[in-house]
Amino acid sequence: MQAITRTGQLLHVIIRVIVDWQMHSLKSSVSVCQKPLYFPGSIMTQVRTRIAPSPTGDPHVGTAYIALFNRNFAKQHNGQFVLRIEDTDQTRSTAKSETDILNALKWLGLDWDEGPDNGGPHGPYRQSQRSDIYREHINQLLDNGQAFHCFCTADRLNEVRAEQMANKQTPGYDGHCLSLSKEEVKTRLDNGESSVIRMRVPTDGECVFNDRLRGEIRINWSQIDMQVLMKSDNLPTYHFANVVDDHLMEITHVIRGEEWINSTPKHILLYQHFGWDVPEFCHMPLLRNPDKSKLSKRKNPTSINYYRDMGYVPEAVVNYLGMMGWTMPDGREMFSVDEMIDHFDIDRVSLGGPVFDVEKLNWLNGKYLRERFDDEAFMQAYAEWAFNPDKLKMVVPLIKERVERFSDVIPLAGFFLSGSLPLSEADFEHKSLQLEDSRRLLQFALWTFEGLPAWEREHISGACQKLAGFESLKIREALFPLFVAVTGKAVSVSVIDSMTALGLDVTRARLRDAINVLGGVSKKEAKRLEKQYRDFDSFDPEAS
RNA sequence: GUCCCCUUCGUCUAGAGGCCUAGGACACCGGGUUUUCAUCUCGGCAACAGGGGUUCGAAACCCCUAGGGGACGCCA
Repeated sequence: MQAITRTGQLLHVIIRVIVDWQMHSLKSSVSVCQKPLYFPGSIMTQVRTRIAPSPTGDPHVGTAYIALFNRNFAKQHNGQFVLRIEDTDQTRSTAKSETDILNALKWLGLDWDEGPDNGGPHGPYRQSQRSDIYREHINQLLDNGQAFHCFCTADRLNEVRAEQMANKQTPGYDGHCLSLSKEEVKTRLDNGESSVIRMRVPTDGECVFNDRLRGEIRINWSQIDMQVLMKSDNLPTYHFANVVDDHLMEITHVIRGEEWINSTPKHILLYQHFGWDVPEFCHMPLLRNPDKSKLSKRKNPTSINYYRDMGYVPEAVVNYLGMMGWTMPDGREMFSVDEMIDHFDIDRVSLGGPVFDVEKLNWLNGKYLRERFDDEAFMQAYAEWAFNPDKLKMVVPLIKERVERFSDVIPLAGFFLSGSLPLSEADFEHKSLQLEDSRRLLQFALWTFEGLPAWEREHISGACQKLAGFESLKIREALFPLFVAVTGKAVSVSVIDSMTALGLDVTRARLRDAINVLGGVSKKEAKRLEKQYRDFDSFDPEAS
């Protein structure tokens, strides 16, 4: 009886296999029709990928993450990996940020074949230097009516949006300037009236495109806004510059964060307007905070420099990023970038948003230190980290006046070489400040520091003065919790100079640690504090 | 609010219809090694979001629901 059942089962299996096989070949023949123009590994087309960071802040681990996968994919197909600076936001882009990002990626070993520093045949690789190119291309779209001038004011647009939101409609441009005659546009332009250029978007139907990782994605054109392509400062927006540059730089595969899925139809439309081939899209999952929201510096250290300053080694950091959404086929967890490239398969990326888990990174970093560094290498790496001249230059003036022997240095300045400090509530006991006061001071300090225009001594000092003034405390009292949180002691070298030397990321991490030691801030309390903080924000220390 | 994406241990993940009584790693707990601790090592805890379908057979394919996330800027 059993034998019969088993034979039946076997028969089913065989039939199923044949049917599946036929289905499979059918499927692949269908998918060829919708397949993008570029076949990975094909001799015909050279694979080219890019990372396109915006130099508006600290080098973000998310940038490194996306860079890693782009670079892997290109290298694996003997293609090229390009770095392009997207600095079209003139108000936020800075040269320092650009340098920092380039250095951070290099530190991780993620170098590029073409970029602003090493050049290449498709330069310049900085969008701020490509204005003529965008001008030329936008004129094409204006000429054939696929783009139009818009003179609407920000106030009017805000009103329209508010109304649409209230009516539960998808907010978007209402087409107000679409009906302007050529003559009228010309007159207003000649009068020097401020304007932008928007793209025309179909009013109905849907945009169907293929994402390599997710398959077919359909988005109604009614969901797509008449995106601004050229701003009133005559610089392009991301959407426009990105498409023009990707085409001119012959990018074949656009591997980027999931946050771009909804704007992909705009990009595809632009490719079509220009009559260009559309690259293949791969939308990677977003790195997450422990609460699953998109990784943000408010909740988690996101700067690559933070990880460097905390004494992580680049091999471990990049290895860790490689295991976000991806695994080696054999399950190995420790691997170099080159090993990853050898076994890389972008189709094995898993799509759930990976939580950036510092604990596991710590374990991996420790494993590297133990297994990949012999005593000699460890000694050298540690010395380079701890006695980094740039860092030391800031620390020595602080401690020199206060030591009598070299043996005094570590007890006094050891906190410069530490990660988090071993603190307890007792460390925050103070004759006039309650623990609750300290907690509030630390939280306000944290928020103020985050809003500083730059991490420089005078700004930090100003913020502390303001904090003391707002709380009607002597500066000495207001700084007390900061001393404990940052240096580990109530009495130490200048805490303002110390924070300046430690950098915002490490300072932020210490303030957060201290707040947690003091019981943390509950959601309810955070709301209350935020309210108070608004008063603080508008507080003028000069006036009082 | 509208649209889009996603969903396997607390976390990172393996999984391509039968190799699944769901595997590995971090974290956690316990044993061994170690003068302590750490390392190392052995073991343990722990998951297919829910409901329908398709199938001889579903973690896997389809549908619905729920939950999470993202996007909706003259930011990128």
